[in-house]
Amino acid sequence: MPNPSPHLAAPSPRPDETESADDPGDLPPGGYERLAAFRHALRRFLAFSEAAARAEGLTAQQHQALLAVKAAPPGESASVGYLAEQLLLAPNSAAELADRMVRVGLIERHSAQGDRRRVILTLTPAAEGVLWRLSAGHLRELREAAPALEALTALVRDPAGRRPS
Amino acid sequence: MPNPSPHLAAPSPRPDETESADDPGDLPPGGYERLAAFRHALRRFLAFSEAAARAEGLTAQQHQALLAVKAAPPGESASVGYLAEQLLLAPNSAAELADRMVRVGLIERHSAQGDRRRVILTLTPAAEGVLWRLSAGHLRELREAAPALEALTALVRDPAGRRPS
DNA sequence: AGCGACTATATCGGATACCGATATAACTCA
DNA sequence: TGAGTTATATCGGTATCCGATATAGTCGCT
Repeated sequence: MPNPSPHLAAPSPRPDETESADDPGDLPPGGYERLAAFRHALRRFLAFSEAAARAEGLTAQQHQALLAVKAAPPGESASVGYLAEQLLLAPNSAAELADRMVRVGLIERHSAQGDRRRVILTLTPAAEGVLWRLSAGHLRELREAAPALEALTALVRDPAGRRPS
Repeated sequence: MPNPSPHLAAPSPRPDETESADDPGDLPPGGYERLAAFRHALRRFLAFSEAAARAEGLTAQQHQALLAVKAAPPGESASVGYLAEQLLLAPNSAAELADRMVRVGLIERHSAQGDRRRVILTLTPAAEGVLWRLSAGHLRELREAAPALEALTALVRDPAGRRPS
């Protein structure tokens, strides 16, 4: 939100416009705490990932990009547009990201045969090694952290679960 | 302040089945694809969350901050430092975040009685309403998306699961 | 073939939010 | 009381995002 003046709803309780009333009462018990715990776990995982990437000299986005390019389905080779889709970025942002990654030697651009507008991205050998190490580390970490994450997703989904005390 | 250096370098080359070498080859089959799918699902959830926050006139971080402050355990009232811990931010970044949120009327600062260095953050009535709506929407979304997330975490954790093709 | 509409990527300017370094205020304890 | 510590705030710099716009290449229609 670029404008520093959000349309904050008045504290006056608006009877439901949509299906959700402004009535603070029918959130499941501990709903806030569960959501907060879930988001905290997510942030912890993302912080682990970011730290691991930085330890290899990459940003988090560069790591994600390598992974997306590497895991592109065989039918669809990884173009800039594909990268944008996978990373949920605007196409121009994906182009900039690709640019920075080419600059540090992580990927190469190849114009696609058959459609020279498209630019196919491939990992350099260095990137292959980095991505392999990061992936191994992430699988290791997830093998440890996944149970907690699963428990939290289950807890956050279940409206009748016990309080997290 | 991301996590202190994780055990990134291979800790102990076990001749057993735990991989740890820099040798590309012993990632479980489909490892890259599973990690990519997992991260993509994560990004989709985060994108949902960001869109929901923006629809209420907040940034994603502001939403997270409201949630963290609201869900602070009763014993420990939400200070700027607490916010930094929960959001995994540097303390100065948390102070800046709090600043922006005060500026748009989402939170209020109160210096703690007993220790006037600490600044306790509380939600404004407007923020309570916004957070309630966002939380209801997130619980709704998670009730739908959680199974997929759980399946992906399980898949990413299990070294013997079948390929996702 | 020619031309306009469309698609894929790139460039530019501006904005946001982070961090490190540093400053200020308040507390602790000898 | 004064040194050292803790909690928050300020400042400057930077990274990366987006919107608008520019440039190429492709498709389709007559």
